[in-house]
Amino acid sequence: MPKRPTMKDVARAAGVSHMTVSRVVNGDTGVLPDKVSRVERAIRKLGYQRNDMARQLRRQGQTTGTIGLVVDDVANTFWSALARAVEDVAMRRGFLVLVGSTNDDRRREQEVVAAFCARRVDGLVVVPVAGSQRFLRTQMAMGTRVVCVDRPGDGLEVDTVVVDNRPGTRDAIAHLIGQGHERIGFLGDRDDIWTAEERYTGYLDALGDARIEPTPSHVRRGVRTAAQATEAARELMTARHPPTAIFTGNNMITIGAIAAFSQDDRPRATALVGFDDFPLADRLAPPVTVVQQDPAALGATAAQMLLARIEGDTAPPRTVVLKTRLLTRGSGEIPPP
Amino acid sequence: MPKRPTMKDVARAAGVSHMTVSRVVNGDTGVLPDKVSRVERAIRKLGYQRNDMARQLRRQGQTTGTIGLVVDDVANTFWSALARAVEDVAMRRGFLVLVGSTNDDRRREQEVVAAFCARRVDGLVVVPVAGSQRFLRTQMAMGTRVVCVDRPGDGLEVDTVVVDNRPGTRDAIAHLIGQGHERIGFLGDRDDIWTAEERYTGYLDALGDARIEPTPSHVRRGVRTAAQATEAARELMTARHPPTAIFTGNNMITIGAIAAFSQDDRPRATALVGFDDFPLADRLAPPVTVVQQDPAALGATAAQMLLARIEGDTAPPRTVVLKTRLLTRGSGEIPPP
DNA sequence: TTGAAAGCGCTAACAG
DNA sequence: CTGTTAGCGCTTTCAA
Repeated sequence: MPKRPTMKDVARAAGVSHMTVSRVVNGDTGVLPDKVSRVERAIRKLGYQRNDMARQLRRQGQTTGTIGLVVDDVANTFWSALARAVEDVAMRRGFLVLVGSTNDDRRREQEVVAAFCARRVDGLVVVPVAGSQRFLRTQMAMGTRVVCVDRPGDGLEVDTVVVDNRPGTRDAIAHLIGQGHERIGFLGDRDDIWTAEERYTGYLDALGDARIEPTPSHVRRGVRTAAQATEAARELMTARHPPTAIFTGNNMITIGAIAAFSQDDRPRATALVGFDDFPLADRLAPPVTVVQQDPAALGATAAQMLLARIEGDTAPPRTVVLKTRLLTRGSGEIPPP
Repeated sequence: MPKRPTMKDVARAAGVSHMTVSRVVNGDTGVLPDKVSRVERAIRKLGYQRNDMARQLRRQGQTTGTIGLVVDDVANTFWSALARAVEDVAMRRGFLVLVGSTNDDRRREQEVVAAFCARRVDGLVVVPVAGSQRFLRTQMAMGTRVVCVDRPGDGLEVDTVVVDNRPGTRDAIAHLIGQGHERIGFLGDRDDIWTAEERYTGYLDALGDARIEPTPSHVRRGVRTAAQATEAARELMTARHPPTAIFTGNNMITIGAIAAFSQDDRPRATALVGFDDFPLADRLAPPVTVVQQDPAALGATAAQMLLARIEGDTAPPRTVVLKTRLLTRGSGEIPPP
């Protein structure tokens, strides 16, 4: 393993002190042009590149120019769109992004956060896993800035960016009710996930508004994979009193449920509205009506808030609620039989 | 900004030397149990966490426990699946992953690589942008390991993981020809991107095998966005002598082309085969026949090779070619009129 | 304008 | 088993 040249090596090659090299490398004024060019030549010749690790060590209280992004699963389009937005905002401001997926597992979340903090990231954009984020407070107390995105952190007073899950879902369910549906199924994620709970509450809100008694057998919560969603949707639709419409609580569940629809050999009569837009939703037959949210806007907003904090913003924590939009495409406009 | 406690602070609180703290923190054997517990208590009390930046600085020649992943665009499902696989392999071995998107822009690639190397990443998994990767050689010469994935690096002798683009495409086109198609269109990415070139060559191979003269007007290369793909597909299909089948060179182009198909008011008679599988391809009408490749396998293989290098593997550079598979789903089995 | 000295937080290499 | 010393590569500070 070849040793990388240091400032000392450059200094020796250029016949100056390593301090002069430091000044040139950092673009300080007040170095004779003659020496500047000698140093620059030596840098090119040796292929010298400043060691940012060592740099940050000495420049304490300064930023390390790195932030951490902790999401559920970067492979999911929703989170990867969010990640890309965070990356773009960060890069534009000279920050690098460490990415970690948690699979909504608390242990892994703690491991990822600990590893990031050991590298002294300046801040974290976190999609909090269910459960307490108390351990994040320790890190925050030592100067790591934290912004929560998509869900608020439990027991955490920090900047937060979410969407209007509850009213968004309520409107979607109301839309179904407005078309005559009364038996509306609900497929949701694990109920300890904040967004899942909010959406379920929005579902109940809308039923309550219309004085419809909720039917427990029409509700499946804790759906974690597309396969489980397929299975759950099939169960609902083949029950004795099947719902005439189904609401699916996130993009993965929607996609899973769609598989059940096509496998079903009875004519498709069940209406479908899903939370989250997804690629090709408008190309399916029928096109899928969704509650659309903008993951890129979530990510960009969170990253901007985090960088503002890192750069000294000390205002009280804010919560930004982004709007969702009901995109009616067809699947949610199927009337009850 | 509160100061983080250091080993010295812990040492003072525990009444030992900071070396003893270091030994406890690193799980060294040979510290009296009594002192261990005193140190551990002090660590918990102060919320101490080792500064890995400082640690790596001293432990020279050792790893920094960080690798960089440089992809085209993490928001694309293909790259995000690859990223997730890299992350999983890295995390399992105690490595963190910095992620950067290049948008296939050379300048940005260089910026990202430089920033990663300044942080002294141990290695890079790179999806090389078109053009020379000469600048990577400089970094490699200083000990940064590099593995190329999806495309080989130009002028770079490094471990490489790719798929059999050319034969994969050749077989797909042969499949269309086998069903009687003779006028087959081709929609591809920028021709300076290796995979695009390989696939185009595979297309020509298959035509040559069948002694079909290529029709230049049936070929559109340099397609960079889904919208451009839609436009290009529409142009092909509305030309005077339209192709009876179209091959699309990546998932984004396939999705864009599908939009043109649905907008087309003539009955859909054009066959379609795309490179890359994508979510819901099997739910469209008709389901889309694709040349399937496994981005997670690409990422996992590349990450494993990189970590092996970091851990001392000095064997000559290898190139791994993963197999693609033609998934016949319907859209590629539409016969010519 | 330049350089020498000190030290960031940590670990390697000794000494006790 | 434990502590002391030195030094990683860099920047801060201060003197020349």
